[in-house]
Amino acid sequence: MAGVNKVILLGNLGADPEVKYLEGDNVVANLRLATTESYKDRNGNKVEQTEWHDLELWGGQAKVAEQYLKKGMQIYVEGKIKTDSWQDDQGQNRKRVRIRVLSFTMLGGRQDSGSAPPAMDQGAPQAAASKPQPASTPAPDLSGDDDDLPF
Amino acid sequence: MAGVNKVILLGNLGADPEVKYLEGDNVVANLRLATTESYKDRNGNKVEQTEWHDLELWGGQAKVAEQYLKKGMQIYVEGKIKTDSWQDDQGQNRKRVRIRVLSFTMLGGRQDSGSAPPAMDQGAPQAAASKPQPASTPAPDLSGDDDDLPF
Amino acid sequence: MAGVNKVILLGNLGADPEVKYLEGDNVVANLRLATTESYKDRNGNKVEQTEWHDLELWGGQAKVAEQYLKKGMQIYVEGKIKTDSWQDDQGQNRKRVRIRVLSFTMLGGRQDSGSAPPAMDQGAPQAAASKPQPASTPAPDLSGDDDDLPF
Amino acid sequence: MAGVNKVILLGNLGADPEVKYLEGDNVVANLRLATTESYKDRNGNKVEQTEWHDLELWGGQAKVAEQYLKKGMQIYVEGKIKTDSWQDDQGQNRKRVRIRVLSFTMLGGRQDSGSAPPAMDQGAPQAAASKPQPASTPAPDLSGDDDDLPF
DNA sequence: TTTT
DNA sequence: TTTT
Repeated sequence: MAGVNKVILLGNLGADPEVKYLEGDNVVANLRLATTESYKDRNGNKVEQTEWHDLELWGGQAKVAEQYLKKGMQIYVEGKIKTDSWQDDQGQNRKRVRIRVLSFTMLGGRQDSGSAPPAMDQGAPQAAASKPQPASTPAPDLSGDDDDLPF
Repeated sequence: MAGVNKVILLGNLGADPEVKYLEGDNVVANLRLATTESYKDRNGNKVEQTEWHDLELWGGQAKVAEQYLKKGMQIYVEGKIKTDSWQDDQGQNRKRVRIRVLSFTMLGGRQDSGSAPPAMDQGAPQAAASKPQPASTPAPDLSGDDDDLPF
Repeated sequence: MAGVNKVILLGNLGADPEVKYLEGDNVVANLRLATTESYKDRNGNKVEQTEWHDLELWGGQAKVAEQYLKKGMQIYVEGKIKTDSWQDDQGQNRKRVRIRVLSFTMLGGRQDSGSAPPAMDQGAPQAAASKPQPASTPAPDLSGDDDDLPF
Repeated sequence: MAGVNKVILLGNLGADPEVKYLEGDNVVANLRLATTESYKDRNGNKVEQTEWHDLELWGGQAKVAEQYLKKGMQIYVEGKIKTDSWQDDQGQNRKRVRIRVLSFTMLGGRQDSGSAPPAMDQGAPQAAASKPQPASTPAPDLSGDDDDLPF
């Protein structure tokens, strides 16, 4: 009943988005996001530790990602953990964990640009999942087909 | 631009919800929520500290709150900080901070009940703001008028 | 640089904690946590979806978990995503995702009890990772060995 | 008991930090942070809404803020809501809400620079409250006096 | 004004 | 008072 499954990430993209257009007008984008933390070990040496996350975006969000996100960019992400399970060739149970992105925001102003798309000023920097909540994570002009999400 | 303003609270209600039905079929519920933390001070004495939060819910959520939430209950809340500003009688600038609730969940199973409403088992315990995101914070059978929110 | 990797979960334990005492006075507890969301599909039928999470707690937290957490209990958890990678027998790259718990709180008052430990009233319900931040996630009387965490 | 009071903000600083050195070697920094959301109203017009937050940082964090944060910078913040209450001259109850910052991160790479301090690459961009949790929100070389916080 |  |  009534659980909470929430992930908040802030990091840098390890590659450009991989976007697939599926049957039924669906779109999915996959991203690799690195979150790095650094701390001092007991000897006072600085240690960096990077965690890589597999992100999955659907519908209109996937399209925004395809259009604006690039390798190296810093983004803020909210989503939830999703585990896919299957059996591999040897009949072994396998699973794979992904972050299903519910909203994301590009950070840092002009860290990439060059050809800063005017469309970005019209809402693209912040994208929210289907049926945007008017007052919280408003989405741009996206008429995503998110209702068709196969989750 | 593209900011994040997110609040996560888990605590107990200090009173029953106060609900107002407004013109235009709008409903608002106000809640008082206590979040308590306890720690040991430098003398090893346990100290409890309670913070009181003013919560505000609109539309279908307000109705769910009115129906199910009671003084003493423990709830989990997601929302955002909202500040109202005005001038008082002396022309002084005043402001008041509220948490605009975007979703909440009742916790702890049967901590109140007595007449545990069957509806509760059918989705009421978790309520989300207007236009529920299908895969994240699904709302019950609420046809809220959240589009009319005057925020 | 300077990333964020944060997980917030609220759900029920699928089993009692599995606790291992390691060399060097270290303790680790593993938990299975279910977060369930329910929504209506496009036909209006209610669908429930449960995600299972592997939680990992270390040191004093593991001990608190061992002592107080039981199958079925509802808990709130904050932590971060951690991926372990290794090669399996066939030389295949494998990985496994866990949630490294940084703090947790037991919910719901007396939903289990039976032999409600008096100690629970003295701080155990809320446990934080090593070196508790005095004002935020205060831990009980735990002198955990968290400094020895092999992360 | 055992509550959660958590705030996550991502926005831009409206001014340079205001830092005060107090007796007993304490330091406090106050920041004004703007979080902006934009959405389309029912007529399809884009609306921007900015919320201003009063942030409060103590000890080593305040010093990091003083040294590195500047008006206009984009930062990510975690903290908690704190309300101060008092009586004003007319004997009226007044209160003021602040965000007590527990950790923050500077965003966006080189949005200020000019004299990008080398120290920034050595840990300053991410600062955590007293007694840093080794694996989660590691702090720089700060030996803050956070134990003396009057919270 | 809640809860433990 | 920030940012886009």
